[in-house]
Amino acid sequence: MESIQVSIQGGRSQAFPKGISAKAAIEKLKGAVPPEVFAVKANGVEKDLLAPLETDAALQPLAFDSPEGKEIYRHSSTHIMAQAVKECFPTAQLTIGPAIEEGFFYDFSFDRPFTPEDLESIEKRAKAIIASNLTVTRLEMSKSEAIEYFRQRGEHYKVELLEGIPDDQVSLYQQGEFVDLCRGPHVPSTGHIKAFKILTSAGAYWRGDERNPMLQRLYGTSFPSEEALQAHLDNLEEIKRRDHRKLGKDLDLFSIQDETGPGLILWHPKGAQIRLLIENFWREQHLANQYELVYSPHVARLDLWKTSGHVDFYKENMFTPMPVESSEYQLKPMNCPFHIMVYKSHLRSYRDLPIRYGELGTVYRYERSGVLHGLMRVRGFTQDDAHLFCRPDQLAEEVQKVLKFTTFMLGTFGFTEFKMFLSTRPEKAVGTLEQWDQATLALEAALKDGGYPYQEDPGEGVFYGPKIDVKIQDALGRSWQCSTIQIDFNNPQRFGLTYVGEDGKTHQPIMIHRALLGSIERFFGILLEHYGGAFPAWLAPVQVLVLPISEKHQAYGQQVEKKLRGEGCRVALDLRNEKIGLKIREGEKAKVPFMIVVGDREAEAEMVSVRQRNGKNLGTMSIIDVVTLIRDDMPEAVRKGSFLFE
RNA sequence: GCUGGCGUAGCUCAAUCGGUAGAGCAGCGGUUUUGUAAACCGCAGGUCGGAGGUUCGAUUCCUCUCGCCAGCUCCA
Repeated sequence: MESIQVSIQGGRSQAFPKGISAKAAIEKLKGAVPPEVFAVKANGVEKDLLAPLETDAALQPLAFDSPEGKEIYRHSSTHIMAQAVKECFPTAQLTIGPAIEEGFFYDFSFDRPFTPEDLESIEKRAKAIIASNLTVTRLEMSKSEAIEYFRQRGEHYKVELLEGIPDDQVSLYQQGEFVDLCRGPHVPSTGHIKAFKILTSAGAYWRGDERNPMLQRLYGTSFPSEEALQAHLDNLEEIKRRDHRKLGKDLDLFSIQDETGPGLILWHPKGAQIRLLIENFWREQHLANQYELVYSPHVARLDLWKTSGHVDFYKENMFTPMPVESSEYQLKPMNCPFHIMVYKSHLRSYRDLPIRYGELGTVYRYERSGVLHGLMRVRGFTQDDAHLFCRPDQLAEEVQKVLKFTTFMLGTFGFTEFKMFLSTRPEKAVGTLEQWDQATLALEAALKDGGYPYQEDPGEGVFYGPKIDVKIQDALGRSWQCSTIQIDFNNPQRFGLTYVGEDGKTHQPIMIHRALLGSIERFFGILLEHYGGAFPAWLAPVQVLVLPISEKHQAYGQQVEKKLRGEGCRVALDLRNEKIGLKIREGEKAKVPFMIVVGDREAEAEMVSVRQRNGKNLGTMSIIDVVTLIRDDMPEAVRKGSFLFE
């Protein structure tokens, strides 16, 4: 019999008869398969434990702790859910059911939405399937056999899927009576799923296309232990608690009201104070880094948007134009044309470049009603926008500076984990291939020179040029896209932008669109959730709350308040006739970083007692000590006022 | 935009199987003069999201509409 060489994770290899299962090989090599292992990678390819090995193989056992293992685990879980649904509701048809980031879903074609009671019975059934520890077996058959098989079972979506598969041979997985078309691999038996939960149901379109029938999607998740599942559920609760819409209301930061219109934000005084601090810091930094700040109007002639191409390429996101006298005006969806017009306002020399125009520019975009979401997705928002006009030889350096600026800005706000994405030429694109190559290379060079790890997103660029997107990770590990750096060779051409070169001839500048925070609204929402409303002192709308113990101490409290205010602190004074316990409770709920209690002892010594947010008593100190306390809490760049990072 | 759920006082939530609604907190008035997460008493507060319909009578049932939530799709 032919033999093959098999090893585990770089260990010594041993000869086995060809066709031995991965499981048997591991048992021979290591004595037993560890209980947490449910699949393997053989020469980098994921396989079932029982898969026969046909060639020499380096095995890597897979458990839940690896990304591949997690996916297999969740994928097997969704099969169990599908089996439970078929058993509870035999008329439901199977469609697709993949693993996702935190769990899995399965879409069913069913004549009505699943109710919460349905979910309960499905979950119960799924748990019974797990308890009975059904063996999961792989079946292979020809495509035509499989089509016939599913047609007989009335699984029309599976038939449609099969018809789209190019291979002649397909695999199916069976557990008990349940069979599903699936590439695999899977756990060897249903009992490997230790903790299983169905979370929600929702509608979803077949193949994600809104013209297709609506399916019923069930979301669920699974973990190797009840504790891990509970931790995940706790995390979901925490996310709910930190929801910026809830915190925004609780802390009285902003509101969105029916009468005003959906997707339009009203910034209340405290929210506005935080926004002002963000904006002030932003402006300071931009001036320090040789940006020039401009302002532009909120509407412009429709013709401007025709020139820019927005009428052709962006119409579905624009508000309807309004007639004004004999022409039409358009509420602005972008800031770029205005900055371009500033550039165009006079002749430019190669010596003037790069030119960097920055603006906190408010734009209005028509978003379909179903996509609006608190501050994260709105119809009117302020971009921290800038447009850089540069020569081709300056492109890479400018991009790199922007990248540095980005990580510096986001870092100051407390975000230190970044993921960068390089998006390349989409199918629908303007510009020559040379231009795309040159620009993409410049972006790549900037990423590499800066030592930023990145992923490529092929075909995800904007129609006018490639881009780099930066995603940040918040305190709960979720990622958010804020920054974007886009190269544009379309607009300089459309608007006929030029500069006079060293050679005396006219040349076309390259334009970079960039936003560091993305939109102030979204960034504010992310910050709010990141800190759970407990902003660091430099951003807190009220930094210190002065709490006199009784009426007797009001005068001293007022003195303390005045002095702190004089030192530039944002301070509030609670003169209400209430007990100190209540005032502290309310200060805590408002998440004020420092509270000062003043009574007889403090008034006499001309000192203050300081209590930090969340109860830590910092003891008695002088008023100036409090000022230092707040100042020490600020990031270096904020304390310095301006910060040149070059 | 689509599917499903929801909309009751400033906030969080009850109740009415069709007979015009109630609590806590917040607010206001008073008592209390207070030492690190809720003192006590009282008062006031609602066209039950909006429009139309059915009915003797609608917050409740029906239709439409606006908005919110989850998801799909899209995105700063």
